[in-house]
Amino acid sequence: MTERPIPEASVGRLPIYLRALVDIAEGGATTVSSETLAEAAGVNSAKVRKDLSHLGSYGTRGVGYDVAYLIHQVRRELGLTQHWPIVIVGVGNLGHALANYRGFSERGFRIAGLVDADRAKVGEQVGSITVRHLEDLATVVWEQSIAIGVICTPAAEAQGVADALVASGVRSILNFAPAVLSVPAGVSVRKVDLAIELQILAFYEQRKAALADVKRRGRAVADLTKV
Amino acid sequence: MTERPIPEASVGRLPIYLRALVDIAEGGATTVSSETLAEAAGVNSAKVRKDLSHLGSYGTRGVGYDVAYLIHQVRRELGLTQHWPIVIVGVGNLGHALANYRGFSERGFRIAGLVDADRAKVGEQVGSITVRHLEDLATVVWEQSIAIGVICTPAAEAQGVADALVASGVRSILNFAPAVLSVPAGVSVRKVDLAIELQILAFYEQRKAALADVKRRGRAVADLTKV
DNA sequence: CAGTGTGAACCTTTTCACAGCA
DNA sequence: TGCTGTGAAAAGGTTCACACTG
Repeated sequence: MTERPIPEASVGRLPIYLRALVDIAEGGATTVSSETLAEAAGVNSAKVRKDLSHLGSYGTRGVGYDVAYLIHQVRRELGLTQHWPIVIVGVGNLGHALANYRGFSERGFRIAGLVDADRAKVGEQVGSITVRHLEDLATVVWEQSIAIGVICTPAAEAQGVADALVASGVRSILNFAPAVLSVPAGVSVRKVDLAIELQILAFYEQRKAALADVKRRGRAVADLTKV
Repeated sequence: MTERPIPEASVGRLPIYLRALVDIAEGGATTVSSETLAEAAGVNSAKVRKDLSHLGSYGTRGVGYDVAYLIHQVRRELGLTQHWPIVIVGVGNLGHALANYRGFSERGFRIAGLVDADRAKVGEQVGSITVRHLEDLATVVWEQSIAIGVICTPAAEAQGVADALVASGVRSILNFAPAVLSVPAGVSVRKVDLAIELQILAFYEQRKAALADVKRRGRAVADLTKV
């Protein structure tokens, strides 16, 4: 009876379903079909069913899924029955914005520490948290039992901060700095790079422009398809 | 001679290579092997070679790739020979942070407009840009020839803003609001959801904790694999 | 009989491994 | 000789389509 691990792609969608389910629950529905959930999540229904089947058989044939129960199961699967304390390293523009973001607490997280290398920022109060110096990182991590770190420093400092986080015992890192981090096996890193997202959009935007251009010139359809 | 489109997965990595290449160029190297570039980008070398082969045969066997030339080719492919003007809708914490982010201008973008629904914010100066009201969106888009919009509003407002962007002629949207947008065919949307990234980390973090737990209790290896 | 759960088919992406070129 | 470029194999992910059930 070896339980197979949930595919990475499915894990990536569970949070989307969770958010959609919470919306649906707030809308008053007590039951939901894969079709409806799919629409709310922006995917197709077969995917929803397959993804949810990895959690177990929580649906009822001919009816759908019980919304409240499914929310509970997805939360449990994602480990969101607890609130995870997180530390943000780098209290610049982005760090500030994240520290003030109310969405985190609503969705399973609690800012438990703010840290910066700049002594001018140490002591500053952001929300209920006082900014501490980077050299106190290990203490903060230990005091607050922090398992997740968020890097909001410039690229040049990111690797050093990652090393410090790992040395402090943090095993999961969300990296907003535009730099590739190297960490020991067993440490998870996810990266969010705002400029990269825009660059990807630019690629497709440019291609659309090229296509429109070809259309405008009235070339053959055969040519259109190759752009 | 039908040119095939570059696979989506490859497009997603081109910006990463570009960044790595710029770093490498700043380090003084004039030539780079797929192996070295792969390390800098955090992928393996076969992937680098396959991805780059979609742009053409720009490498030299036995030597590697010319750094400057490859940078040029990747920029061209991504459409970064021009600076794209973008508009940010929603000048809250995150919108402010993005408006002040210097990385955009270095990587192919220019904040050309800031817009908010809150009249209290209209007229505020952020950098060199004055915040304008949401109802002026179409004007801003037209005046500045904007093709890319960034949504930094709360979830509830996101769909309305997306509709307004599309109506104004914007065909590419980067959405930071935790909401699924529906847009007409031909409009590209990319989504960045900060809480979702953390939730994915939480899933793996929880799994690591469970695994460590099993280890600590000294269960059989067979049991370990199923967690 | 509406809608889940799931094998099987299909498509995309990654990795391997090596021929071929500077 | 060293490293690119690329077919072919393997892995991973998506979609189809339908048997089955509440």
